[in-house]
Amino acid sequence: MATEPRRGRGEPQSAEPTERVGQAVEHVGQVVGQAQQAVEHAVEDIGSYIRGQREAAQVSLRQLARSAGVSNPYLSQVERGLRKPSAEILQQIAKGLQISAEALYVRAGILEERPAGKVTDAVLTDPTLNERQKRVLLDVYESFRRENDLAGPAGTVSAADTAGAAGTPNETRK
Amino acid sequence: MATEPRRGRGEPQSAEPTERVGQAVEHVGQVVGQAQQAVEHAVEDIGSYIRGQREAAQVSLRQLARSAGVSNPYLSQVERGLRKPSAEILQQIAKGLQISAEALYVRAGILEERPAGKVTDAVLTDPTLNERQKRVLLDVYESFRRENDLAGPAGTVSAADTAGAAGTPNETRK
DNA sequence: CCGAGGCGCTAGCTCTAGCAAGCAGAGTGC
DNA sequence: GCACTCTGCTTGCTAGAGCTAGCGCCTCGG
Repeated sequence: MATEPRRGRGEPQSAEPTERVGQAVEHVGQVVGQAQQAVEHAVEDIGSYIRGQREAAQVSLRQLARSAGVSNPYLSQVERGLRKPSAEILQQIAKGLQISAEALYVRAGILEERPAGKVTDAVLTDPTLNERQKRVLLDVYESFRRENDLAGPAGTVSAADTAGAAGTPNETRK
Repeated sequence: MATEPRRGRGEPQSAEPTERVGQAVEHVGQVVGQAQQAVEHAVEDIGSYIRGQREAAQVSLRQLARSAGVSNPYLSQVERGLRKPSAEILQQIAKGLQISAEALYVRAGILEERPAGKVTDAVLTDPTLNERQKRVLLDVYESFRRENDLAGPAGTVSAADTAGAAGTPNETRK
């Protein structure tokens, strides 16, 4: 058992013989690899990101695995893009890294990035609204923003604002 | 094969023999069941919610499965709480239902729900809105929430939802 | 009656996420 | 030298997510 060379760190050594054969395979691999690349790219993102955050925090893989409550081999596989973690695992890793889970979700493609930010985000996750109401609210919000884009800077709006304020509140209370 | 009674609708019948044996098992089951209940409760939420939304949209399970791009047996299992869907599947179901994925994530426990005040805060601090617009938005938001309080739980909302949608957009566009 | 199409569900299968057990290598202290 | 601790990784396994094939039931039209 002890005499059997385990491939734990044998990877750089075995890479040399692979390169000799690899030149023939490489031609075929390029065709297949291109299709796969697009898929793997997103997965690599989250793994690289996690490793980056871990290294920035100067935490070993085992330490993070422990504090996150996931197995260290699995975390290693996730970081190297060999596995695709579920949202639950991402949540745990985020907890271990002391970062927001949302940041990991975005990179994993689970969540869309929200350029609009807080208002949209708050409305979409509000449990007291139904779906139609959310859509209506966000439509109103967006139309207001468009209105402000046309009106220009806030200085110009204040005049129109005063006139509007006289009319709209009454209308609302009817 | 054709003579073999399939348990497609045999479930209510097989429930009777289970009750005879169930009395002895039930005592042990209570101890175990309590711990499990908290876990299953969250899972039931997402399934019931999806079914609720589907029924509100008056769409059959198969139709939703097709438009969501998931298998209909699996969607059935998800709705009945027998399976726990991944974020990717939830995303697809949300697309099929034409609702936000965030709403499903929140109910599945993937995303944290925002406290009610968060929408109010977000609107008030939004730099792209003027004061009049903020007030209007918050008025609409509050009226939606009052509407939902009167209507009761989300399952009942569909009737009130239809009526609300007819009234509110017109009012906004004046 | 039949067949066709729809409904929601059962059963069995495949694949992979996530784990435990263990490896080799590096560093430290005796 | 040894033993110990740490590191990141390999290997093999199991549970369950998600699928396909097909069931029984219902409605409709010929």
